[in-house]
Amino acid sequence: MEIFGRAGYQNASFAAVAEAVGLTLPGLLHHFPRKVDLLIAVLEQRDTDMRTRFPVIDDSWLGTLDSLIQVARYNETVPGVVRAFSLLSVESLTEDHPAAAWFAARTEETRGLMARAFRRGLAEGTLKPDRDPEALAAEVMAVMDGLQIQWLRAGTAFDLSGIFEAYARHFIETHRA
Amino acid sequence: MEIFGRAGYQNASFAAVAEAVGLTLPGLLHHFPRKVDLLIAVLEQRDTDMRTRFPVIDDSWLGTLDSLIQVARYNETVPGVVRAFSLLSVESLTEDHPAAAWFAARTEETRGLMARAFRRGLAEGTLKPDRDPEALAAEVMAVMDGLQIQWLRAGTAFDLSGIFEAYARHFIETHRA
DNA sequence: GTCTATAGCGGGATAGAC
DNA sequence: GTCTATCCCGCTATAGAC
Repeated sequence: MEIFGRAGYQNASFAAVAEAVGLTLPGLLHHFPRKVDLLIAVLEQRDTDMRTRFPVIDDSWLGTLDSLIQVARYNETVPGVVRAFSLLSVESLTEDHPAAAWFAARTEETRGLMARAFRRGLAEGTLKPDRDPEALAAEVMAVMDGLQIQWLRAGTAFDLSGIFEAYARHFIETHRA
Repeated sequence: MEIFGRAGYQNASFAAVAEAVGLTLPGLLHHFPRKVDLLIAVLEQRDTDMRTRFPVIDDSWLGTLDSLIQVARYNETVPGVVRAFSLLSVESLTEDHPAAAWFAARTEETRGLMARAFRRGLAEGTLKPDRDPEALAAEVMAVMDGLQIQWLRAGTAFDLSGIFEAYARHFIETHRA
């Protein structure tokens, strides 16, 4: 995670990872036969970790936004992980990237869950019916991803969770029915 | 631009660029002594192009948002360019990336201009004083960047300009004093 | 201004000993 | 399960002819 966070996947040296964990390159290759196997393992690791830390217990749109605020706060404490995921996520847009399908599915799933929460809000009458639920989900995800990138670039001076929370509160205020 | 858009910078082969323009590698190196010189040239090219296409004629925050809607519409017509810039922008977060300073300065400048427009709105009384101008600027940029990434991943099914426009209109409605 | 030829490096992966 | 030694590849860049 640390190495991928510094260099991305393609530019990261597998040998550097081996050295970082106190192994030689063939030593690490014993556990991960190919470099791409390590990539997949890293992605799954973070995924499992996040699902454990932030299980979906509340599928209301208000609860979802509240969870995202918590996620933003947590992410501020693990810049290396955020860096790795932002890097890998965008890098997966390159041709024939081994994690392209993984990120496509992951994005789709997250957007789908959020859109469902917004649709439920519409059905329950808690959400104003002036915007498309899918578009709202895409917007919220975009804000989170985009702010993270700016935060990674600007450093600690950038108040990631503060800005996201202000956005989320305004979102709730102005979309609540 | 096309090659960088497919592979990013580090993973792109300079020789592939040479072949794409009908030259051998040393032939291209005659015009761009090092690979990084080509990168800088590509960045400057796009920058000049955008400044020509969308000159800052109106520094009101309403005019700025309107310009951004136009930018989103234009970007939809040049996916390869958007891909290249999204890729290079995030790739520049890696350690010792040659374009790190360029993107940092560029981001800073854009956010500064937008923040200034919002501050002017506050002074003129056209913008509600409930949010920090810098945070609003960061938010708008995040939406644009984040939506572009989702659009690049999802393909033509994703209505980039439509979603951004809906966001911008809601933004105007709910922030106008 | 473009080429052929080549240097020189670092990358991922394999063979096989221990 | 970890190592040394090695292979082979693709990459950027240089040298020097034309």
